[in-house]
Amino acid sequence: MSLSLLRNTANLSSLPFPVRFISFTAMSKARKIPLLQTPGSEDDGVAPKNRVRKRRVEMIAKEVKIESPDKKFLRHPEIEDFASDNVYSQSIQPPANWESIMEGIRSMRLSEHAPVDSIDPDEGVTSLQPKERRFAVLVGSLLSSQTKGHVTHEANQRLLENGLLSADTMDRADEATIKSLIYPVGFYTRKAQHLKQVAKVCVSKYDGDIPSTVDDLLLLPGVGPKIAHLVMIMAWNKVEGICVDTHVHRVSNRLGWVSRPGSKQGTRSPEETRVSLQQWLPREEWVSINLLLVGFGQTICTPLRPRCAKCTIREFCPSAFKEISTPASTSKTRRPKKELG
DNA sequence: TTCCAGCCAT
DNA sequence: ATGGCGGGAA
Repeated sequence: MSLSLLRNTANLSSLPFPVRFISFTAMSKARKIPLLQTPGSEDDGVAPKNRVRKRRVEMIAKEVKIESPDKKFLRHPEIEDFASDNVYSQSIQPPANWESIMEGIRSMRLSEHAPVDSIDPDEGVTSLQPKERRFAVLVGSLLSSQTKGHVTHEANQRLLENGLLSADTMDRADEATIKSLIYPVGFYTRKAQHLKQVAKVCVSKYDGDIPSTVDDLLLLPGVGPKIAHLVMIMAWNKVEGICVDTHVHRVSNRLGWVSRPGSKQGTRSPEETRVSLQQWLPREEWVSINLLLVGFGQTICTPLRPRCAKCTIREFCPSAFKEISTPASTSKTRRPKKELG
């Protein structure tokens, strides 16, 4: 995955892999299954799941309703490949000039290299069998958060060299071994624990494969919304939602592209941003927007001191040259003194 | 020294 | 809602 994703974002056929679309209705159906199971049962190897996760799943289920205003789709749970039908974009008006803004960001991205551009989640694992490749993608995604691309890649290579890049072997591996192999990725202690637990679930419940729905991925320890959507795209070639990380969250808010339901306030979490974005952004852009905004957020629209002077879309940006406190960077220690005009 | 990222736990 | 995690950059 590289700049090729940036160049032709309007055309899915230009993506390096086939992309299938799944209806949200189908998602909501699949979503209910884990909820109906006895909470806390440990037969599946998943640790007694706490209410936080359940609440999250329920929240997402509620969001789906918002995204499915057209009732007729509720009767067609298996609809796929409706990329050209922007049925979910009808209720929410897209922000003004969003296409020009995207094009402007794309130009800036092509003229300046961003750290994210050197990351290739598939690197080194393309030769694996499908099942192992998917597991490797999941592991790589788990390792990648808060970690530089090359560090992640080297850690993944060490796991590969030691034959641990499959659910079966990872399940049997010593946790301390995993920990030493993935060092120094961020939070390696916890990630080693998570990897063992994830492998166990994959073996016991998915025959060594990885979960194939967002919901089931979310049930894995260490897997949140960002990683779940990333894995759906990279491992399963399915686009069920936008992969929203802190950069997408921050930039979307600065541009005024997202808001809390029934309000003009910005969103306060990446999950809110994801839902808000999905309500108007055409699905053709759901994959490409991540790479686009992450790189933009790394190089120009930075968390601290955004380089508005260098930004070619500042005339469209309601936050240009304002020392605003974005949702992503807001904290008790940094409050804007006063919104000075 | 402070801030940061994605998830988890309090 | 907020702090912790492990380390690197601002």
